[in-house]
Amino acid sequence: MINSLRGMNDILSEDYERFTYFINTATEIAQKYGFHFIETPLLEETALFKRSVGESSDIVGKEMYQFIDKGENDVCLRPEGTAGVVRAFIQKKLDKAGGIHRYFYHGAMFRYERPQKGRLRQFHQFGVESFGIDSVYEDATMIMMVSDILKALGIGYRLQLNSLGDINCMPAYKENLIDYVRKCKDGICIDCVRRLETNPIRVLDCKNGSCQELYVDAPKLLQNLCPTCSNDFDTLKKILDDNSIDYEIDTNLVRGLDYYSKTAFEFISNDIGSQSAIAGGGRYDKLVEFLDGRPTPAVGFAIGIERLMELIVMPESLRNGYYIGAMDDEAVDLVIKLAHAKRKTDKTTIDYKTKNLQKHLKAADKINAKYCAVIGSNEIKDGTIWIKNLKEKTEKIIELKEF
RNA sequence: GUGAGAUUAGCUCAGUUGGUUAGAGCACUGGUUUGUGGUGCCGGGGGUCGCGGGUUCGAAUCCCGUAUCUCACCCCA
Repeated sequence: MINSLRGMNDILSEDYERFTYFINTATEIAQKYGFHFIETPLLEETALFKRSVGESSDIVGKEMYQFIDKGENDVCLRPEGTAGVVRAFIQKKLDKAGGIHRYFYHGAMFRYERPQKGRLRQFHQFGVESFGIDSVYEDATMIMMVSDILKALGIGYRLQLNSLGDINCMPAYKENLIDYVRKCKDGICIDCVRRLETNPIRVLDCKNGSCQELYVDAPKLLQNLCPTCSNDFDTLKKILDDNSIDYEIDTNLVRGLDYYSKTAFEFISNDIGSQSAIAGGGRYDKLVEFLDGRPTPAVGFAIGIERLMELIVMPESLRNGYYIGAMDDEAVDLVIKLAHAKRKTDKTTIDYKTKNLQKHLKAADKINAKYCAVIGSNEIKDGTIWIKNLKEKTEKIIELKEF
């Protein structure tokens, strides 16, 4: 027997119900916010991700499904969605067109990681990207949209917020931090030694207690923002306050992708195990020009669909459609004909086997049909059909032509 | 990539110190003699016990390898 690859799941039955329920809910909300659907390829040039996500990140460094195709191109399955959307935005020359462009997407992403709950090698994200607005109001709008989606699905969350600064304040802060950490280098863990080289900000996020003790007096990002970033962050907090969106400031929140600046946020849940982030996003004002486009401010987020599916409680499914069955062999031909006509307007399920009434009622109940319609010898003789409303428990016999 | 635990019927799980044809509930299916479901009664099918080796007279049970899942590290959605 051939099984699916590690970390790659089939989605069917109840999982698929929840999956589409999420997509439909999120799509509806994104459209209400004025966003348009965009589909980009699953396969892209490897260079796209190296330049956008960053070579120092784990995603690019060790988690990409990368290979050389038959035309000798270095390609990989997308590990995240933003880079492809930005590439499309530039390729379609929308950066030069100016104005505001808002997109949402959903689809499979691929990361070669060790799977566990809420972490798969092929997983799905729903994401949103907004181009052309540098106002922090758009950042707030992103957060409101995620919040609306989660609320619509009945999912509780905690929102963590940080500012990563911009080109004016981040580099200087990073140097300060590196200097500070170097001074206590003898006491830090080997992971932090590595982080110092690859992604220094991440040391603040270290879960090692002894490291954290050393970092207590380390310079804090939020206290070293330039006036612009600092004002924007204050404005963002005020907008969220005004709109009753609760948040926590987490000065150690560092997004794993290199392209983020200023606003960074993460929605987390306590109910899905150690992979607690259900949505994450932020501003990436430099990415468009970094990928050879005209400088364009941008902000976006992505939601991890499989992680959310752990939390989604489906609304009670209502009785719907018809079940049609025959109690005599001679009625089967009639039943399939009736079903064919009925399907023009209603969901209709039929059973090709003749059964007694009790079996038909049980079968109709099981598939959650609203009506159970049955033809037996009496009905054949009279040219009628017997129908029971399974919800109201009412029944009637009508002429076949009225069915 | 590192470490730990798990894997028995479609699903959730029992299975005693290694000992006959490996069990239960749910699900599926047939009957209950053609007429009332979601909560009746009686019956039935379905497992090379994840896979491959080894120890043994004998392995679901012990040992080794391997795959997958789960948890932790790492990282992230």
